[in-house]
Order: sequence, then structure tokens, then C-alpha cells
Amino acid sequence: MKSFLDIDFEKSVGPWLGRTVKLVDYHIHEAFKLHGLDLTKEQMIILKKLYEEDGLNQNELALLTYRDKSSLARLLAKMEAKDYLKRKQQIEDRRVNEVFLTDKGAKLFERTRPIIKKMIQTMEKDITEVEKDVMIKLLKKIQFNFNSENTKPLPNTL
Amino acid sequence: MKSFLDIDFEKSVGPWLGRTVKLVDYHIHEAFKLHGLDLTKEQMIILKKLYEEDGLNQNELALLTYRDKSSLARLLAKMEAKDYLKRKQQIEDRRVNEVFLTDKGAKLFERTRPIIKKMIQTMEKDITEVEKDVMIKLLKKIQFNFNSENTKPLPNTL
DNA sequence: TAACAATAGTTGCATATGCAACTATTAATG
DNA sequence: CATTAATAGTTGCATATGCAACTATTGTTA
Repeated sequence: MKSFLDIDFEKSVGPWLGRTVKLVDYHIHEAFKLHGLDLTKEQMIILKKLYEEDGLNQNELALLTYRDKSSLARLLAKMEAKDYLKRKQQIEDRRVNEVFLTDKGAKLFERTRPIIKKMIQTMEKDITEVEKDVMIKLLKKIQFNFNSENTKPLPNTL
Repeated sequence: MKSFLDIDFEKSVGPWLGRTVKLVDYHIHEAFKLHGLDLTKEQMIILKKLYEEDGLNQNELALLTYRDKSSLARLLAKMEAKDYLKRKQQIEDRRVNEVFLTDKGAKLFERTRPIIKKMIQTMEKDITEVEKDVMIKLLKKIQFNFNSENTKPLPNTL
């Protein structure tokens, strides 16, 4: 029941992209578990943004991490429960929560760095700088193609 | 609070891959919604596999789609409820469920093809065949790198 | 043959995600 | 100033996902 329509799809980069991302996610998860870090990839990304700039509010974090604000809020709740960060209501504008790393959160993030660094080395082994640049260039082009052919504005999560 | 450790990470392909996949998912979702197809990308992939080979069992489908068997089972349950497919217990081995497309499911899948085809055209606009091959070659290499540096066997879902 | 092992699938618990509707607060406007 | 609009964040409902423990069934083996 193989269809002639399949041909294009099989040769598309889409499935390859998806599977690669899945592998990356899996290996990050495994590495954190192996090192006894109670942390997901998504939570690590939050820590990273706060480590770069502490005191961001939830909206800014959502934009920076391409997540829906509700999804972000729930991530923060879990991380606050684990004492990785703290939300503080801004006094000038009481709608806003500013998010700050705790010492525990900052130290945890520092422990993730060599793990991630090693994972990138593994992942990009035998891939030259030029090839990496080509890949990123192509990924950017794909993203550009989507955005340009789009009448409807993209949601903040993308 | 910018750290020297960031440099490598920012230049890694990882984040670019992730964001691109997210965009692909979003656009597939939007396109299906626009055409009134009550279907997710994941469900479409199941339809695709069954369209190619009807009567696969759940284990085979899980392997083919790189999903956990429990995740797959739940996808099937939803799709069976929408009458896109039907599970039939095998009589020779009553542990096995064979999965068959319904007419509705097959017709639905056929309706997705031109939509997906067009999306791929949009996505890969101004990208040459050579570039596409390079990209896929690099993605394969990344996948190979992960698998080779891995003592622990990968789960079926990858 | 009876006990144990392997296999297919399901279920509980957990993660993450987005959309839409909602609350609270602040800003804008008539 | 009072009503309305905009903004930040939360909550309900839905999707998908993986792991581990479980059931049911079949295969193996002592």
C-alpha cells in the first residue's frame, strides 16, 4: 500500500530533524540523571537565562525560551519548590514577578556546564566548523522561509 | 553575570535544531486546523505507517515511530475513538493487537498529503538538493556520534 | 507438567506544552 | 474620575511523552 506521494516526504529533512532533537533530549536527560542532577533540559534552560541575567520577569523568560507563559509558570513553580529560584512580586508594578536564582540554583547550573559541554563535543565529533556553520545557516533559512510565507503573526512561543 | 562557559553552547547546533522542529510542528498543526482536519502530527505519522503497511501490531508501530509503547497505545486509543483505525486481537497470539486503518482514516491521510507536501515546499524553499543532502548527512552523523559513544543500549523509542 | 521467563499491551505517575478563559493590576481615554 | 483597554500571571482542559509496575498470554526449561 506504498503510495507515490511518499517520495517527497521521505526525502524531507523534517523527520531527520525530529529524530535528532529527540536524541539530544534523551542524552541530556541521561547525563543529568547519571550525575545525580535533579533537573530537566527545560529547567536547565531557565537556569541558563537567569544565570545570564538575574531578575527577569516571567514574560521575558517566556519570550527568551520560546515557551507559552503558562508553561513557563508551571516550570517555575516546580523549580521554586526545589529551591532553585525565587519569585518576587515587583513593588512598582504588582502584576510582575521577578525571578531570581538561589545559590542552590546557580551552583546547580554551574554543575551542568561541563556535562553539556562534553555532550556537545560528543555530538559534534568529526563535524567541522564549516559544516556546523552550513547547518546553522540552513536551519536559519528554514525558519526564515516559515516566517515569510506566513500571513498570520506567530505566537510568542516561536 | 555572563559566563565564559556559554560561548561553546551558543554556537552549538542544538538550540537551532530545537527551535526549527518547534516551528515545523507549529506549522503542521496550523495547516491541519486551517483545513479542518481533526488530527495531530503524531496521529498523522501513525496513519502514514498504517497506510504503508496495514495491520501492523502495536509493538511494530512503536518501533517504527520511535515512541514508547505506552505512548503509542494512548495515541491509538484516541484515534480509535475517532474511528480512524481499529485494533483487532490476533487469534494465533492473543497478546497481539493488529491495527487496521478504517476508510475514514485512509481518506483522512490522503487529505493530509497535499498539505504536507506544500509545507515541505515552503520550508525548503531556496534550499538546493545538495544542501539538503548535506544537512541530512550531518544529522545522520550526529545521530551516529551519539550511538557510538554510548555504552548503555538505547531504548526502543530512539 | 509445573515453575519460570519472555512478550504485548495497559495503567499510574511524572514531565512538558499550548490555547483559551479567567483574575488582578495598571494604563489609557472619554 | 469612571469606564475601558492592556498587561502579567494563573488555571482548566487538552495533547503527547517516558519509565516502571502491572496483567495476560505464550514459550522455555528443569
